[in-house]
Amino acid sequence: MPLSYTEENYIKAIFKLSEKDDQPVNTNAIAKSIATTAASVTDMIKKLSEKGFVYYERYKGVTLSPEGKSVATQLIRNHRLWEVFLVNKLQFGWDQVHDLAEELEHIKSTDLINRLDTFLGNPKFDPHGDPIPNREGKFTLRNQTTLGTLLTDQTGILVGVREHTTPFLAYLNGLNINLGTELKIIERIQFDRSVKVQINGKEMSMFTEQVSQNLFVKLK
Amino acid sequence: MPLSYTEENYIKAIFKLSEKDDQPVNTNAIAKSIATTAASVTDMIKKLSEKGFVYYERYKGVTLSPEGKSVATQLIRNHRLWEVFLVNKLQFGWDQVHDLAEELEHIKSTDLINRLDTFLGNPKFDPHGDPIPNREGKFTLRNQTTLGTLLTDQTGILVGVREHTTPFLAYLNGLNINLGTELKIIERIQFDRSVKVQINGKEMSMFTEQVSQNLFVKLK
DNA sequence: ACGTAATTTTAGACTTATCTAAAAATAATT
DNA sequence: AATTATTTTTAGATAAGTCTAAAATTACGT
Ligand SMILES: [Mn+2]
Ligand SMILES: [Mn+2]
Ligand SMILES: [Mn+2]
Ligand SMILES: [Mn+2]
Repeated sequence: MPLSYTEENYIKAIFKLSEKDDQPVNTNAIAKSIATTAASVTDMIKKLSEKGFVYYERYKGVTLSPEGKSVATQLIRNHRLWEVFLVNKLQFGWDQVHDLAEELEHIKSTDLINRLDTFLGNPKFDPHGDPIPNREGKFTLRNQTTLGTLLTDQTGILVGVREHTTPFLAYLNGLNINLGTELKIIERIQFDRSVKVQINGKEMSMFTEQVSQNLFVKLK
Repeated sequence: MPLSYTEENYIKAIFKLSEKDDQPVNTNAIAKSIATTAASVTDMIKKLSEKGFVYYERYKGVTLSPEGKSVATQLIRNHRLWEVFLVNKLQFGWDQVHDLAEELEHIKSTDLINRLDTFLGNPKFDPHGDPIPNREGKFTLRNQTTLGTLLTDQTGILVGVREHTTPFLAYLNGLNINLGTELKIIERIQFDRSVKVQINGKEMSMFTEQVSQNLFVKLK
C-alpha cells in the first residue's frame, strides 16, 4: 500500500507545521499550507489516521505517528538532495529549484536517493542551508542565529535562509548574496530596527527587520 | 490544462504501438500494453480525442495527432535522458533503470530536461542504444541490422537491444555483453537458426534465434 | 455563564480513472 | 448468407481527492 503523492504532501505539511512547537496541528493551518479547504483536510486526516500515519481526535488537531515522521523525514531528504543536484550539477539558481524538487521528492526508491547522495558527495545542507537528514533520518543542526541579533561591527557568514520564496531569493541574488557571503553590521537603526550592512567587504545595503530576521548566520 | 501522468502514458503507448506500421492502433493492443481493460482504454481515448491529442472513430482504432506525437516524443526524450543519467552518473545497471525513468519522464520542465541534456554531454543514444530525440523532436536513426542477419566470420558491434526486459538485459550482463561489445559469428546452425558467437574475441556462447533477433549491431 | 465568533466536521456533489458485465459492431467460418 | 467468434463500446459501480454549504463543536468577550 504505497502512499499517493497527495497523502505524502499532507504528511510533509503536518511535519513542517509541528516542527517548532511539537503541538497538535490545526485543520485550518494545514488547509492554508497546502492551499486547500478545511473540509478536504478533515477527509484526508481521517484516512491518514486509519492508515496509522497520524494520531487524530476530532476538533483536537492532529499529530504525526512515528511512521508518519519517518515518511516526512524521507521526503525532506529526497527534496533537499534533489535541490542540491539541480543547483550544483544543473546550474539552476537557488530561487528556481523548489517546485521541481516538490515533484522529484515523490519518486520512491531509497536506492536512487542513496546513489544520488553518494554522487553529490553526501552533502549535509541544501542550497538554502537547510540540513539534509541522513539515511537514518537524523538531521544535522544548523545555526539558528539571525542577522537581526548581531551587534554593530560584528560579521556574520550566511548559512541559511528562513524564507524560501522566489521573490526573497531573487532579491538576495540581486545583491550578490549567497550562502557563505559575509555580512558586516555597520549601523543599527533603533527606530525601525533596520540595519546597514556591508556585503563581502564591498557594497553597502539597508535591510529591513523582515529581511534580517530571515537570514541565518554564524559569527565570523 | 496540463496532462495527467495517466494521459501521458496512454499517449506514449499509442506512439510506440504505431511506430512500425503507422496504422491506427487497436483498443485491445493499448489495453495489453499498459495492463488495463479495453473499457478503460475506450474511455481514455474519448477524452484524448476531445482534447485533440488523437484522431478517433469508434470501432476503427486511434491515431496520434501532431500534438499527440509531440507529447510522445517529448516523453521519450525525457525517459531516455533520465536513463542515461541513472546509468552514467549514478552507476545503475541498464537492467535497473526503466521503471525509475517511467516516473521521472513525467516531470514537466523543458528547462530541466535541456539542462540535463547539457550536463550529460548531449548523448544521442540511451543505455539500451535507443535514439534520444533532440529539442525539436528529431530522432537520430539507429542501425536496424540484427545479429541474426550476419554471415559466418562477420563481426558486429552491439549498438542496441530490441527487448528491454530485465531478464533479457540481466542475461546479457551475465555474458559481459554491453553496448560496444564485439560479437563474431563463428557458426550458424541451420536447423534452429541458432548461432555460435565469440564475445569480445574471448568467450564463446550459443544464442538462440530469439536472442540474436533482439541484438542490433553495426558491422565492424 | 451566555451569546457570539471562529474553527472544525459532516453532507452531498463533482471529477478522474478504474473495473465488471452486458450490448453492439465488426470479422471470420462454414 | 447465416452463424459464430472476436473486438469494441456502453452501462453502471467503485475509489481517491476535491469542493461548497450547512451543522456541530469549541473558544472568546463581556
Ligand atoms: Mn511534493
Ligand atoms: Mn531547500
Ligand atoms: Mn510513465
Ligand atoms: Mn531505454
